[in-house]
Amino acid sequence: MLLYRPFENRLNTELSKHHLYRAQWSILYYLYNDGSVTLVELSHYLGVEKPTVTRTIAKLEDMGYLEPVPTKDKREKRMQLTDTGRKVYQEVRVAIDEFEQEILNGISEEEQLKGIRVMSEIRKNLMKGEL
Amino acid sequence: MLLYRPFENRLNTELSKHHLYRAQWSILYYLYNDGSVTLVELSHYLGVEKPTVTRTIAKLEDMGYLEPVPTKDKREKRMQLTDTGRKVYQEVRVAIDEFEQEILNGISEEEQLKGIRVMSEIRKNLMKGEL
DNA sequence: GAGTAATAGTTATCCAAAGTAACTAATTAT
DNA sequence: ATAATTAGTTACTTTGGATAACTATTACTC
Repeated sequence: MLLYRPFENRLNTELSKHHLYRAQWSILYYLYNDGSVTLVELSHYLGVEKPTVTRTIAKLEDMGYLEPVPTKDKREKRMQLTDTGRKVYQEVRVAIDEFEQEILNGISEEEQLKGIRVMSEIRKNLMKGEL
Repeated sequence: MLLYRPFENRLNTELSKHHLYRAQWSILYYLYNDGSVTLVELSHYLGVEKPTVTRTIAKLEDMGYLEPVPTKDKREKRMQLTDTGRKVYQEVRVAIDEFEQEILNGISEEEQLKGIRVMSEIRKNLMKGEL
Protein backbone atom coordinates (compact mmCIF):
# COMPACT_ATOMS: atom_id res chain seq x y z
CA MET A 1 0.00 0.00 0.00
CA LEU A 2 2.60 2.48 1.12
CA LEU A 3 4.93 1.06 -1.44
CA TYR A 4 2.51 1.12 -4.25
CA ARG A 5 2.13 4.74 -5.38
CA PRO A 6 5.80 5.73 -5.69
CA PHE A 7 6.46 2.47 -7.50
CA GLU A 8 3.56 3.08 -9.84
CA ASN A 9 4.72 6.62 -10.52
CA ARG A 10 8.20 5.52 -11.47
CA LEU A 11 6.92 2.67 -13.60
CA ASN A 12 4.54 5.02 -15.39
CA THR A 13 7.29 7.46 -16.28
CA GLU A 14 9.47 4.63 -17.58
CA LEU A 15 6.60 3.28 -19.65
CA SER A 16 5.50 6.65 -20.97
CA LYS A 17 8.92 7.10 -22.57
CA HIS A 18 7.88 4.23 -24.80
CA HIS A 19 4.29 5.45 -25.19
CA LEU A 20 2.90 2.57 -23.18
CA TYR A 21 0.45 2.44 -20.31
CA ARG A 22 0.67 0.12 -17.37
CA ALA A 23 -2.32 -1.99 -18.39
CA GLN A 24 -0.82 -2.42 -21.84
CA TRP A 25 2.55 -3.35 -20.43
CA SER A 26 1.11 -6.01 -18.17
CA ILE A 27 -0.39 -7.69 -21.22
CA LEU A 28 2.83 -7.50 -23.26
CA TYR A 29 4.60 -8.98 -20.26
CA TYR A 30 2.22 -11.90 -19.97
CA LEU A 31 2.28 -12.60 -23.70
CA TYR A 32 6.04 -12.45 -23.99
CA ASN A 33 6.41 -15.06 -21.31
CA ASP A 34 3.46 -17.26 -22.17
CA GLY A 35 3.19 -17.20 -25.94
CA SER A 36 -0.51 -16.74 -26.52
CA VAL A 37 -3.63 -16.18 -24.47
CA THR A 38 -7.36 -15.77 -24.76
CA LEU A 39 -9.07 -12.75 -23.27
CA VAL A 40 -10.61 -14.84 -20.52
CA GLU A 41 -7.22 -16.20 -19.51
CA LEU A 42 -5.89 -12.66 -19.39
CA SER A 43 -8.80 -11.47 -17.35
CA HIS A 44 -8.13 -14.20 -14.76
CA TYR A 45 -4.45 -13.56 -14.74
CA LEU A 46 -4.82 -9.81 -14.39
CA GLY A 47 -7.72 -10.02 -11.98
CA VAL A 48 -9.81 -7.74 -14.13
CA GLU A 49 -13.17 -7.99 -15.91
CA LYS A 50 -13.50 -8.97 -19.55
CA PRO A 51 -14.51 -5.60 -20.97
CA THR A 52 -11.34 -4.12 -19.49
CA VAL A 53 -9.27 -6.69 -21.34
CA THR A 54 -11.20 -6.24 -24.58
CA ARG A 55 -10.40 -2.56 -24.59
CA THR A 56 -6.69 -2.86 -23.84
CA ILE A 57 -6.23 -5.69 -26.32
CA ALA A 58 -7.97 -3.67 -29.01
CA LYS A 59 -5.59 -0.77 -28.42
CA LEU A 60 -2.52 -3.00 -28.56
CA GLU A 61 -3.81 -4.61 -31.75
CA ASP A 62 -4.28 -1.15 -33.30
CA MET A 63 -0.75 -0.27 -32.35
CA GLY A 64 0.42 -3.35 -34.20
CA TYR A 65 1.87 -5.10 -31.17
CA LEU A 66 -0.63 -7.94 -31.04
CA GLU A 67 -2.27 -10.22 -33.59
CA PRO A 68 -4.92 -12.91 -33.35
CA VAL A 69 -4.03 -16.59 -33.55
CA PRO A 70 -6.63 -18.73 -35.32
CA THR A 71 -8.31 -21.29 -33.08
CA LYS A 72 -10.86 -24.06 -33.38
CA ASP A 73 -13.31 -22.48 -30.98
CA LYS A 74 -14.68 -19.55 -32.92
CA ARG A 75 -15.83 -17.81 -29.77
CA GLU A 76 -12.39 -17.22 -28.41
CA LYS A 77 -9.93 -14.62 -29.51
CA ARG A 78 -6.45 -15.89 -28.84
CA MET A 79 -3.72 -13.28 -29.16
CA GLN A 80 0.04 -13.30 -29.56
CA LEU A 81 2.78 -10.71 -29.91
CA THR A 82 3.74 -9.54 -33.40
CA ASP A 83 7.43 -9.11 -34.26
CA THR A 84 7.06 -5.42 -33.49
CA GLY A 85 5.40 -6.28 -30.20
CA ARG A 86 8.26 -8.55 -29.23
CA LYS A 87 10.80 -5.91 -30.16
CA VAL A 88 9.01 -3.24 -28.13
CA TYR A 89 8.77 -5.58 -25.18
CA GLN A 90 12.50 -6.20 -25.25
CA GLU A 91 13.33 -2.51 -25.44
CA VAL A 92 11.09 -1.63 -22.53
CA ARG A 93 12.33 -4.63 -20.60
CA VAL A 94 15.80 -3.10 -20.52
CA ALA A 95 14.47 0.09 -18.95
CA ILE A 96 12.39 -1.81 -16.43
CA ASP A 97 15.33 -4.02 -15.49
CA GLU A 98 17.47 -0.99 -14.77
CA PHE A 99 14.70 0.52 -12.73
CA GLU A 100 14.31 -2.70 -10.74
CA GLN A 101 18.03 -2.90 -10.11
CA GLU A 102 17.90 0.65 -8.83
CA ILE A 103 15.13 0.06 -6.32
CA LEU A 104 16.77 -3.14 -5.06
CA ASN A 105 20.01 -1.29 -4.41
CA GLY A 106 21.59 -2.22 -1.09
CA ILE A 107 19.42 -5.28 -0.58
CA SER A 108 21.38 -8.52 -0.48
CA GLU A 109 20.73 -11.31 -2.97
CA GLU A 110 19.58 -13.49 -0.10
CA GLU A 111 17.09 -10.92 1.18
CA GLN A 112 15.75 -10.35 -2.31
CA LEU A 113 15.05 -14.05 -2.67
CA LYS A 114 13.35 -14.14 0.70
CA GLY A 115 11.27 -11.13 -0.29
CA ILE A 116 10.18 -12.78 -3.52
CA ARG A 117 9.26 -15.95 -1.66
CA VAL A 118 7.11 -14.02 0.80
CA MET A 119 5.39 -12.18 -2.05
CA SER A 120 4.55 -15.34 -3.92
CA GLU A 121 3.25 -16.88 -0.69
CA ILE A 122 0.99 -13.84 -0.21
CA ARG A 123 -0.13 -14.14 -3.79
CA LYS A 124 -1.08 -17.77 -3.23
CA ASN A 125 -3.12 -16.81 -0.18
CA LEU A 126 -4.83 -14.06 -2.12
CA MET A 127 -5.71 -16.45 -4.90
CA LYS A 128 -7.30 -18.93 -2.51
CA GLY A 129 -10.08 -16.47 -1.76
CA GLU A 130 -10.91 -16.03 -5.43
CA LEU A 131 -11.68 -19.04 -7.62
CA MET B 1 3.01 -5.90 -10.14
CA LEU B 2 1.68 -9.40 -10.20
CA LEU B 3 0.78 -9.06 -6.59
CA TYR B 4 -0.93 -5.80 -6.93
CA ARG B 5 -4.26 -6.47 -8.66
CA PRO B 6 -5.56 -9.34 -6.54
CA PHE B 7 -4.56 -7.40 -3.43
CA GLU B 8 -6.32 -4.32 -4.69
CA ASN B 9 -9.44 -6.30 -5.53
CA ARG B 10 -9.66 -7.81 -2.08
CA LEU B 11 -8.98 -4.50 -0.39
CA ASN B 12 -11.65 -2.82 -2.49
CA THR B 13 -14.28 -5.34 -1.54
CA GLU B 14 -13.40 -4.99 2.13
CA LEU B 15 -13.59 -1.21 1.89
CA SER B 16 -16.77 -1.13 -0.14
CA LYS B 17 -18.56 -2.92 2.70
CA HIS B 18 -17.93 0.30 4.62
CA HIS B 19 -18.69 2.58 1.66
CA LEU B 20 -15.10 3.70 1.36
CA TYR B 21 -12.77 3.92 -1.59
CA ARG B 22 -9.09 3.15 -1.52
CA ALA B 23 -7.96 6.76 -1.91
CA GLN B 24 -10.21 7.77 0.97
CA TRP B 25 -8.96 4.97 3.14
CA SER B 26 -5.33 5.91 2.57
CA ILE B 27 -6.08 9.37 3.91
CA LEU B 28 -7.98 8.11 6.95
CA TYR B 29 -5.05 5.82 7.62
CA TYR B 30 -2.49 8.59 7.46
CA LEU B 31 -4.57 10.91 9.63
CA TYR B 32 -5.30 8.29 12.25
CA ASN B 33 -1.63 7.65 12.72
CA ASP B 34 -0.33 11.18 12.32
CA GLY B 35 -2.97 13.41 13.88
CA SER B 36 -3.27 16.19 11.37
CA VAL B 37 -1.91 17.09 7.94
CA THR B 38 -1.99 19.74 5.30
CA LEU B 39 -2.94 18.89 1.76
CA VAL B 40 0.63 19.36 0.58
CA GLU B 41 1.91 16.93 3.19
CA LEU B 42 -0.67 14.42 2.06
CA SER B 43 0.20 14.90 -1.55
CA HIS B 44 3.86 14.15 -0.78
CA TYR B 45 3.03 11.20 1.38
CA LEU B 46 0.63 9.70 -1.14
CA GLY B 47 2.75 10.56 -4.15
CA VAL B 48 -0.15 12.29 -5.83
CA GLU B 49 -0.83 15.80 -7.16
CA LYS B 50 -2.58 18.45 -5.12
CA PRO B 51 -5.86 18.56 -7.03
CA THR B 52 -6.26 14.85 -6.43
CA VAL B 53 -5.91 15.43 -2.70
CA THR B 54 -8.28 18.39 -2.76
CA ARG B 55 -11.02 16.25 -4.27
CA THR B 56 -10.66 13.31 -1.92
CA ILE B 57 -10.40 15.53 1.16
CA ALA B 58 -13.52 17.42 0.10
CA LYS B 59 -15.43 14.16 -0.17
CA LEU B 60 -14.27 12.96 3.25
CA GLU B 61 -15.19 16.31 4.77
CA ASP B 62 -18.69 16.04 3.24
CA MET B 63 -19.03 12.60 4.73
CA GLY B 64 -18.23 14.09 8.12
CA TYR B 65 -15.05 12.11 8.66
CA LEU B 66 -12.67 15.07 8.47
CA GLU B 67 -12.61 18.61 9.80
CA PRO B 68 -10.24 21.55 9.39
CA VAL B 69 -7.82 22.55 12.15
CA PRO B 70 -7.24 26.32 12.38
CA THR B 71 -3.66 27.37 11.62
CA LYS B 72 -1.57 30.53 11.58
CA ASP B 73 -0.80 30.29 7.90
CA LYS B 74 -4.07 31.16 6.22
CA ARG B 75 -3.02 29.49 3.00
CA GLU B 76 -2.89 26.02 4.38
CA LYS B 77 -5.78 23.74 5.11
CA ARG B 78 -4.82 21.42 7.92
CA MET B 79 -7.20 18.52 8.47
CA GLN B 80 -7.88 16.03 11.24
CA LEU B 81 -10.29 13.16 11.83
CA THR B 82 -13.63 13.87 13.46
CA ASP B 83 -14.93 11.53 16.15
CA THR B 84 -16.99 9.81 13.49
CA GLY B 85 -13.92 9.56 11.29
CA ARG B 86 -11.95 7.93 14.06
CA LYS B 87 -14.75 5.48 14.77
CA VAL B 88 -15.06 4.52 11.12
CA TYR B 89 -11.31 4.07 10.87
CA GLN B 90 -11.31 1.69 13.82
CA GLU B 91 -14.19 -0.36 12.42
CA VAL B 92 -12.56 -0.73 9.04
CA ARG B 93 -9.21 -1.41 10.68
CA VAL B 94 -10.61 -4.60 12.16
CA ALA B 95 -11.65 -5.86 8.74
CA ILE B 96 -8.32 -4.93 7.19
CA ASP B 97 -6.41 -6.60 10.02
CA GLU B 98 -8.27 -9.84 9.46
CA PHE B 99 -7.64 -9.61 5.76
CA GLU B 100 -3.93 -9.02 6.36
CA GLN B 101 -3.73 -11.97 8.74
CA GLU B 102 -5.35 -14.09 6.09
CA ILE B 103 -2.91 -13.21 3.32
CA LEU B 104 0.07 -13.70 5.65
CA ASN B 105 -1.11 -17.17 6.54
CA GLY B 106 1.69 -19.72 6.64
CA ILE B 107 4.45 -17.10 6.57
CA SER B 108 6.61 -17.16 9.68
CA GLU B 109 6.94 -14.12 11.92
CA GLU B 110 10.59 -13.93 11.00
CA GLU B 111 9.91 -13.97 7.27
CA GLN B 112 7.22 -11.34 7.64
CA LEU B 113 9.68 -9.03 9.35
CA LYS B 114 12.27 -9.64 6.67
CA GLY B 115 9.65 -8.91 4.03
CA ILE B 116 8.70 -5.64 5.68
CA ARG B 117 12.34 -4.64 5.93
CA VAL B 118 12.91 -5.32 2.24
CA MET B 119 9.80 -3.30 1.36
CA SER B 120 10.86 -0.30 3.38
CA GLU B 121 14.31 -0.49 1.83
CA ILE B 122 12.75 -0.47 -1.63
CA ARG B 123 10.57 2.41 -0.59
CA LYS B 124 13.65 4.36 0.49
CA ASN B 125 15.29 3.71 -2.87
CA LEU B 126 12.16 4.81 -4.68
CA MET B 127 12.06 8.01 -2.68
CA LYS B 128 15.63 8.90 -3.55
CA GLY B 129 14.72 9.34 -7.18
CA GLU B 130 11.91 11.78 -6.41
CA LEU B 131 12.37 15.09 -4.59
C1' DG C 1 8.36 48.64 3.22
C1' DA C 2 7.19 47.94 -1.71
C1' DG C 3 7.52 44.75 -4.95
C1' DT C 4 8.62 40.17 -6.35
C1' DA C 5 9.09 34.99 -5.31
C1' DA C 6 7.28 31.17 -3.68
C1' DT C 7 3.78 28.34 -1.57
C1' DA C 8 -1.01 26.28 -0.53
C1' DG C 9 -4.93 25.28 -2.35
C1' DT C 10 -8.80 25.37 -5.95
C1' DT C 11 -11.15 25.03 -10.42
C1' DA C 12 -11.69 23.25 -14.83
C1' DT C 13 -10.78 19.85 -17.88
C1' DC C 14 -8.76 15.59 -19.62
C1' DC C 15 -7.90 10.60 -19.61
C1' DA C 16 -6.66 5.76 -17.99
C1' DA C 17 -8.49 1.99 -16.19
C1' DA C 18 -11.54 -0.19 -13.68
C1' DG C 19 -16.75 -1.80 -13.06
C1' DT C 20 -21.84 -3.44 -14.42
C1' DA C 21 -25.55 -4.66 -17.38
C1' DA C 22 -27.12 -6.32 -21.37
C1' DC C 23 -26.17 -8.26 -25.43
C1' DT C 24 -24.51 -11.80 -29.63
C1' DA C 25 -22.31 -15.81 -31.30
C1' DA C 26 -20.54 -20.19 -30.57
C1' DT C 27 -20.11 -24.37 -28.04
C1' DT C 28 -21.59 -28.01 -24.58
C1' DA C 29 -24.72 -30.58 -22.10
C1' DT C 30 -29.27 -32.64 -21.47
C1' DA D 1 -33.20 -30.14 -30.56
C1' DT D 2 -33.16 -27.28 -27.10
C1' DA D 3 -31.30 -25.25 -23.03
C1' DA D 4 -27.32 -23.71 -20.59
C1' DT D 5 -22.82 -22.10 -20.63
C1' DT D 6 -18.93 -19.62 -22.31
C1' DA D 7 -16.18 -15.93 -24.95
C1' DG D 8 -16.26 -11.70 -26.22
C1' DT D 9 -18.35 -6.97 -27.21
C1' DT D 10 -20.94 -2.62 -26.60
C1' DA D 11 -22.62 1.03 -23.99
C1' DC D 12 -22.30 3.46 -20.10
C1' DT D 13 -20.59 4.83 -15.34
C1' DT D 14 -17.14 5.91 -11.89
C1' DT D 15 -12.65 6.45 -9.41
C1' DG D 16 -8.71 8.50 -9.25
C1' DG D 17 -4.96 10.09 -11.41
C1' DA D 18 -2.68 14.34 -14.41
C1' DT D 19 -2.02 19.45 -16.20
C1' DA D 20 -2.79 24.17 -16.68
C1' DA D 21 -4.21 28.24 -15.03
C1' DC D 22 -5.78 30.65 -11.38
C1' DT D 23 -6.30 33.21 -6.29
C1' DA D 24 -4.78 34.18 -1.77
C1' DT D 25 -1.30 34.35 1.40
C1' DT D 26 3.35 34.35 3.05
C1' DA D 27 8.41 34.88 2.54
C1' DC D 28 12.24 37.10 0.44
C1' DT D 29 14.95 40.97 -1.31
C1' DC D 30 16.68 45.38 -2.28
